[in-house]
Amino acid sequence: MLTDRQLLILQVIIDDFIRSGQPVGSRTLSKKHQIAFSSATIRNEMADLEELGYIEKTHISSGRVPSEKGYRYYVDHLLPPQRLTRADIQKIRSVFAERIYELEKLMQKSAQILSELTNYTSIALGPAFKESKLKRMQIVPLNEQTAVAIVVTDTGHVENRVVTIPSSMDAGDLEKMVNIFNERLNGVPLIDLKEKMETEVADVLRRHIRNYDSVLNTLIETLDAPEEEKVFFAGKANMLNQPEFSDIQKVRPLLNIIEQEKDIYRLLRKQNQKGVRVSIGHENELRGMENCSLITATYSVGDEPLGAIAILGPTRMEYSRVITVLNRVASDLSAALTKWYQSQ
Amino acid sequence: MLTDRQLLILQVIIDDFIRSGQPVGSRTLSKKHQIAFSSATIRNEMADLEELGYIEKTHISSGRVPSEKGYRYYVDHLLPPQRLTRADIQKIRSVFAERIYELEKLMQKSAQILSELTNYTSIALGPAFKESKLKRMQIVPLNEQTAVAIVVTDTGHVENRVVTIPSSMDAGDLEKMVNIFNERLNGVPLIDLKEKMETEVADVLRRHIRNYDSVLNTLIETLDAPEEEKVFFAGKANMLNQPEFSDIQKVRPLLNIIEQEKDIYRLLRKQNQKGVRVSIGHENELRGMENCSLITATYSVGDEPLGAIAILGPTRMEYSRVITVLNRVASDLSAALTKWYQSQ
DNA sequence: TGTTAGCACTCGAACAATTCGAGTGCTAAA
DNA sequence: TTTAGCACTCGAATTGTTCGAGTGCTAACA
Repeated sequence: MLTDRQLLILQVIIDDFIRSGQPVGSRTLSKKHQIAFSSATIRNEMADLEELGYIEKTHISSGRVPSEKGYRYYVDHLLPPQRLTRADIQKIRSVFAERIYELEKLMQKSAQILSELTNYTSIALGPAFKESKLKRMQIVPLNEQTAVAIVVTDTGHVENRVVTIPSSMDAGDLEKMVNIFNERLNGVPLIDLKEKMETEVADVLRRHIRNYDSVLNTLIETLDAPEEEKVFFAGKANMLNQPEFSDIQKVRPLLNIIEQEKDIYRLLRKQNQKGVRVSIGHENELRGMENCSLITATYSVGDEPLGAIAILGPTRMEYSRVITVLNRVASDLSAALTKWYQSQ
Repeated sequence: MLTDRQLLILQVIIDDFIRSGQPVGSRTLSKKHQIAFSSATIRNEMADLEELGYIEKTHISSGRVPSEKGYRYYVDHLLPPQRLTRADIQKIRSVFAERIYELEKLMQKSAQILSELTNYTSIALGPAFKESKLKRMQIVPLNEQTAVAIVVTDTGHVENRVVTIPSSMDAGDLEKMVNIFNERLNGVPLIDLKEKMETEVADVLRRHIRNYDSVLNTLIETLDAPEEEKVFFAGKANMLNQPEFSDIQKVRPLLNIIEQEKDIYRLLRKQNQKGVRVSIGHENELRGMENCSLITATYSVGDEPLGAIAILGPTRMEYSRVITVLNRVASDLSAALTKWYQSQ
């Protein structure tokens, strides 16, 4: 177990390193006003902290740098309290003050404010598409063979897909089919859509429409695999501001991950326990993120976490500020969404 | 006017520099098999070329590097012929071989193949939204105050927007209104939609529906300013592979432009004369692109250019190959789209 | 008159040597 | 237990040196 003095030293080392990016030496440390003992004492303590794995040297006679274990301890136990300025709070609030029309715009704006307030790269994940319920389905024929199938959810989200129509089916049939869908499937969560279509609707269709099955199958297929929901990024280029990424070789894998979007998407989608979570360095599973920390927070409507927002930065990240900002945005976002869903 | 020998030397210098990225000296040049004279002669010629502004020195005793004027001349008059390999042609063809369902996927794939074949950053702009015609309009009420307005175009593109509904209007009115729209506005180009709505439809609406005007205005407004069409990027991180951008300071403004998307969008939208266009270095208006060249090509349906595809790279770009690839992709894309539009 | 060989000169890149400062660990005294 | 002092280490910055690839210029040559 660490002594109080060791904790103090660890905290000051990490705080200083986060601020400066430079290895912290015993003399620098002893000059801090929070620290009352000599550099020699500090050296002894630092030697112990190093042996315990909380800090490291970059080379034999260098100052100390936090290890991942050190950051982990810091994040779990030593975070200095942080308050947002009035201006920050105001900025965040203004994002959510306007009337919401489109969920996607809102998520984009959330990402923007996050990267603006932190100077890191931010990511926002929209509410899982499958959570929402069917409000209306519509099929608009384009020509003899193709039509656009449109699904409107109760959240106002519109999903559409071009589908092929068998030649044996005419416009009348199509209309009948859509009517049956809308009668029977209103309010069904999209996630259950496939099942309901196969069980409840198939029978009715069979009675009214010839050749219903090939279209039905196409529809079921396309609707069951909705486009991956969108991930919204902001401040991608902020990554380049970090001195630890001043070397192109080190940014490239990172930018590749970010450009891909898919991996990040999956990573965030997994995040569904409430609250803030911090992944430091190698705790991240994705290769290329060894020098990064990812901080995620979920937002919810009522009690149910719907999606996540996140900040990606170097392991030497301003954890305290980021977590505070993230919490604030998440809770404002949750509030805005809750209000919005209630009005639906 | 340049002599034949000067042209030859200029071409060889640029070819070599594009390949190697290193300043080209007289001795290196004299060893090339295309060149039959001594390094001293070449030095004299190079001095002339430099005086004329086609090449530059990086420092007083260095080899020569093409100037923007040099690149311009090269692109206009000296491009070495370039043929695509069978494999390349095959790759391009395979992108357009599949049945097209969604325009956006197609554009995304076009961008991908471009960046894959060139190792530069590529950009694809979808057909201008306003070109297409109204196929069907639909309004789906979400609750008392809001509804989703959906517009389907003849190209299968779906545009949607959440709109507010005045409380005095009920579901029946809404339906009537939509019916009137669909009767009267079918086939109207979206660009004319606003006008037609105000002239042709307003009268009819007035006779049938109370309070039609506030909704109508909202609709007109939202539909008249459709979301900016999407720009598709691919290979953003390829920028980092270029040695001229190995310095973070030089990439940052560039990545910022790319991240913004808006400026690039405008730039490409302006491009509506047929064929390939090359902008070299300072010919680009955007700040941050001084070290870049942008090569754009338009694709068309029938005779009308609809959109553009482009490659963004360093001024030291493989112009010949890029232009060839771009031409090929543009023409295959045009063919695919033409076929597709005809089937609509 | 155009071409080329030769030569002195320039400059950047690469490398080694040097210095400087911030850091360390250890020891002995307070 | 703390701290002053000291020898030692190492990276970063600075300086000097060498090397090679380049240039421009001049004079001789075809």
